[in-house]
Amino acid sequence: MSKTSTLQDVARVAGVSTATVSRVLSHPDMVSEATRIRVSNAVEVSGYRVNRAARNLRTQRAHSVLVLLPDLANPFFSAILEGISLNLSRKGYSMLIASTKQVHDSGERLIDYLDDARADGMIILDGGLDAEVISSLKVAAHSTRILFACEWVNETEFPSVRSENRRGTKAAVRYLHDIGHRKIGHVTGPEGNVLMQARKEAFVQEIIALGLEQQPEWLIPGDFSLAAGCVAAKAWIALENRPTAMFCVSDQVAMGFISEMSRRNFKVPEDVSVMGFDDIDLAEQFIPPLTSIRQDRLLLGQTAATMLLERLESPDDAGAEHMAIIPVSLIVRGSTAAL
Amino acid sequence: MSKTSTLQDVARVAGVSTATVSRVLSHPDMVSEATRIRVSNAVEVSGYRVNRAARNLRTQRAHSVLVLLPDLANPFFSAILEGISLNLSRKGYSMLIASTKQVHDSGERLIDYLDDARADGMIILDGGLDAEVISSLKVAAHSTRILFACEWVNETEFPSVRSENRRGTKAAVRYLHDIGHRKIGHVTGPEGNVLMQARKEAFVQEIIALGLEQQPEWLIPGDFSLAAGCVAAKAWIALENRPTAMFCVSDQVAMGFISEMSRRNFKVPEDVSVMGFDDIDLAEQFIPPLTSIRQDRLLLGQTAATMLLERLESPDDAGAEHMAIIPVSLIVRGSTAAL
DNA sequence: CTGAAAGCGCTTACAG
DNA sequence: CTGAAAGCGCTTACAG
Repeated sequence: MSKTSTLQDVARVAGVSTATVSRVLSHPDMVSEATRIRVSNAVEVSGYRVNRAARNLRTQRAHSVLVLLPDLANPFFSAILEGISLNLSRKGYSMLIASTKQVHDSGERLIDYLDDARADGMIILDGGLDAEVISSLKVAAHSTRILFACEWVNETEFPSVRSENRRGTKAAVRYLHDIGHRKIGHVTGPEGNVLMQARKEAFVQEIIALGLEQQPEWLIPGDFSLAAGCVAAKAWIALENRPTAMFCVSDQVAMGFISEMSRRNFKVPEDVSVMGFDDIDLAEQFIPPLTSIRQDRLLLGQTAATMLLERLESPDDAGAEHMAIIPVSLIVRGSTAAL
Repeated sequence: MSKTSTLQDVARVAGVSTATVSRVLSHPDMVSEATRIRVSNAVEVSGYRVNRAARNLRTQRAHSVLVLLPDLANPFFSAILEGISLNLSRKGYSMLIASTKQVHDSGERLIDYLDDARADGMIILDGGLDAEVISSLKVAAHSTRILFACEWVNETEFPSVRSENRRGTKAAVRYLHDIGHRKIGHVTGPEGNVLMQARKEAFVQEIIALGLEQQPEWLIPGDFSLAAGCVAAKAWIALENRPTAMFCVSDQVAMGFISEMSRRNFKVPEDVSVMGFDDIDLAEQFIPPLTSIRQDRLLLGQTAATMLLERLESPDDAGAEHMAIIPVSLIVRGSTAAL
């Protein structure tokens, strides 16, 4: 028991060649039933486990996928990871995790994960990679091995999976309009982020489409953090002409916003309706419960994994999906009220 | 550029044997300076990257560690993962992630990660594993390859890293006592969980040590979820003789508790002081900001990674640390008030 | 200090 | 249907 048995050991026990044992394990239909049974028993009694390093070397596949996060400590990603992991493990793949920050700080290069055969492909959840890093990923040999999920990179050909950011944003604005709001503001995300960009554009388009009042100072700059929400709340308070409803680029921002409002003795939704985007777990439990646009993060993760594996397994399939869009839905709760 | 170059290629360019190239990469001091420089240049120009599968097969090491979570979607673990990943990558190890639920559902066996050479060791963040799984992990060959972090398993010899659960709990009770509370309740965690057990015991001990009133119904059963906090709040409301302060087993529970109180028009901390445990990111932004016991999750993760690698690299070192305890600290915020 | 050679444990054409 | 043999790309005693 001190050492795992090898194919050799199993072959000896079963009285066949290692080739046959390997076939029983990987291509059972190539083997006669009698042999299959005998070998299976031998595998059983010897407690044989395939050695992945050997298989990987021989097959030239790592049987694992790297997931790159901007920041491991961000809880937004956990459900996405769950979805990715689920569909990877169904196909016998392992999930490696790294964060952009750490890869960068350690002086590693992202592309090394592919080049040194640690991973067959990667799912990138960070749209904010350096142009330099992006271009290193563009090398032809890698183009089918990389997929962006949730975020993406403009002006590149990488396939991606994302939520309906625009439709969700427009649904948010329309909902606020429908319940009577005519002065609607927006706390935006970090400058240059593709999500913030998509949502901001869709926001402005819908405001125009509905013929609502526009004020430059109603677009309050922020990022995706709680702190940004607090700062935005102070900005709202300082306004002469205040919006009656604020659409925040994320739930975290909305929570920060509401939190600061409460500290300053303003009431949500009485003094201002506030809504977020994402519908993170805590949104429902927040005080007041947060109206939000729900992203199906589990499905997004599952879709990303499945798409990447399909591309890895048939790299030449020109018909492979290049983009998947995951539906979002409006979740109405207590942080917004009719005017 | 279509194919990564191998040691062979580099050796040809540098005019040396593959053995020498390998030495320059792994044991540079075994090689003359002239050769080292020549080989390094060859490595450079050929863009050589070591093939991990080959190295792993040859060295009989996976150079990766599996981190097992109870549930990928639980944000509590993200900072711990960050710490683990940080110290693993510093030593050239990759981090694999799996969740107990998925491993179980997929019919995989946890031990396979070790047996099939996918990982050299594992860090387990789930103290609630089946007895059957635990015993499969106890096989002598694996005892130095497994480490529990955050949670642990009673009556086993596995090394572990954990926070000061008892000291933190006692500090919480003492603080509530110091600001004037004499009737203190506790929302406990899931039955059988080691953390909930440790905290509950310490809670009762400190209540006794301070000579405070004890009522069985002031120990309100829960788990670690928001929902449990809501249920506990209803239980508190239903009490004839209500505690003036509640110590909750986690921040999530405390937030659920406060959330439900607010819905029922009770005020925190005016009607009851509430505190949590963990000090998750959101604690500070909650309304009211949550008094809590801070766990240093980053340090906990880093310590876990470092301890495991030490044990992996010197399996016979009887003097290796078997347990590490990470300090906690009391963070006072607005959800508790003097009586 | 350096090289020739063996071998880690698999998988897969190839031949029978 | 099955086996002998080559080889994936490394590392490391061993010999010089």
